[in-house]
Amino acid sequence: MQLYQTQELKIYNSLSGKKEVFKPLNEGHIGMYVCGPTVYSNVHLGNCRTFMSFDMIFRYFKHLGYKVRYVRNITDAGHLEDDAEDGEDKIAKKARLEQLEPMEVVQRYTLDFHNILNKFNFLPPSIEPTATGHIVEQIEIVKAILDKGLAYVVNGSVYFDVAKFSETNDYGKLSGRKLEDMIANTRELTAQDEKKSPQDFALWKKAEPQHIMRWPSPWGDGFPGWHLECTAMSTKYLGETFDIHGGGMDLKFPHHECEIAQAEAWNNQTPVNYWMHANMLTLNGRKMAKSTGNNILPNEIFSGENPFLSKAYSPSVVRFFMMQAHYTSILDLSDEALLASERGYQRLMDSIASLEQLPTGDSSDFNVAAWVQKGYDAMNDDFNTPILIANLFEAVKHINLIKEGKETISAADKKILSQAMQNFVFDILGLENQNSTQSNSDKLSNVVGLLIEMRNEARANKDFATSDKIRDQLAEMGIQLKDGKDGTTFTLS
RNA sequence: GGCAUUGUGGCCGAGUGGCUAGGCAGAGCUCUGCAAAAGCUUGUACAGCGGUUCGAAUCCGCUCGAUGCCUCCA
Repeated sequence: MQLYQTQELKIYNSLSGKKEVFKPLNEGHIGMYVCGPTVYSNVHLGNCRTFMSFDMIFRYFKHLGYKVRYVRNITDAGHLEDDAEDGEDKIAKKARLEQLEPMEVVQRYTLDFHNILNKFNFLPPSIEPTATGHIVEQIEIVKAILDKGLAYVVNGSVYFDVAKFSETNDYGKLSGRKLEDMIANTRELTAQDEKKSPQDFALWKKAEPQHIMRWPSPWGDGFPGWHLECTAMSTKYLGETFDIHGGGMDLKFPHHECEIAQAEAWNNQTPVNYWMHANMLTLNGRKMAKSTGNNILPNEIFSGENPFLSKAYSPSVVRFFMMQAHYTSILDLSDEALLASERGYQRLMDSIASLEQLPTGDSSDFNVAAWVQKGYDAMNDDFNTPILIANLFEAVKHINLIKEGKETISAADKKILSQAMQNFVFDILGLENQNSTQSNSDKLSNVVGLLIEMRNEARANKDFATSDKIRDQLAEMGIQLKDGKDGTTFTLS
């Protein structure tokens, strides 16, 4: 008996705009695809929030007993910087600027991405495919769509014919846009355009001679269009129709809309049952974006080296902060909000730490079974982690009362409570009970600094019994004091 | 300009047609040598204006504001 058989999960489906009861295509199995990062610069905190939301979702599915194939791609082919005639590949541009091979850039930022995600305690996806590893598959899709007459070749590039597609399919159903409105509101294009219509999008782009990233194709040397890789990789690993496709809200249009169009044109069936969009992390009320410079890098938050922050925050505190907001809500990052989260996180962790030594009694003043189900109810309601956390604090209150002898808990309930805390806090939310090593070593320096000061005061008062006691006992603990001309320092042995 | 989302107490952030989360901060009390921690008590918030309703912060309309997308973007 798996948990998913008793817990009814509802998911907000962007396609219908409603919460729907989740039913996978194959019972007990879930196929989930999430659009990953373009690896041309360091992953920023906003990127992390989206991936963290899906990490939490992945964790909950696994906890419920589902077998999940979670595919999250790495976009390493690069895409057009702008629509101008000298359109240059993002990755190629960065490579030129840094005098690196494009694949060197890809490698550097892929490593950075993985490194940061590890610090945040992410579970690795089942498959992490790259766009450049699936050029052949993408070319095959372009061919198939051309054969159906839903794309056209112009000067070595292939474009998807949105108008033609709209005759038989609903282009715009995900983002709530109407093609006629889009045509009516088309911006003036300054550059000459090969496309029949501004709504059309590239399936394959011709590579100019100076373009470094290029592959041979039936239409000449070029590179795949931005939207195509996800269709190629999701179909290859999850099938023509699969359960869940996720990504950031900003990808809803045009990226995901185009993915739907391509896949429907290619396979005559809708590719995804549940579309999920994680909302943006803002900084000072504005979207974090690499392009505008309004962003914080994860390492800046771990070190506190950012003008917006008063101090360093551990990855787990940041994770807790993010989990306190629902994944579909915009979340604004501020130092004040992080401080509040840090205090709350610490209270939660202190309570969990005291759980082991909690005295047990004959009965429980606290309905543990009902409390556990409330936690599941929160998660089952479209992964409502803020409600789950509120419920966790309900338990914190009881744990503290039991600790003070004002309430009792039975041994059996204590075991259930302990296991549920483990499940909710560590397995599902993905938090870790660790103060950052940085802040611990800071605390240690402060503590030893205080002792050094006291010892100096004692020495000044010729109270050598005290001063020697401080020195010798610290030495026993492996902390060696060193008196020098400029004061006392210490080393750890 | 178009499409979408959104507007909750000092701050962050849930939620529901009537029983009004949670965290942080604040106030009072208990405990304590003093603190801290912990516990208890406390805050009648839902942008504005209309409408529907016995009743709306929750539904509808309008106004104002914010954000995202419409060009690469998590």
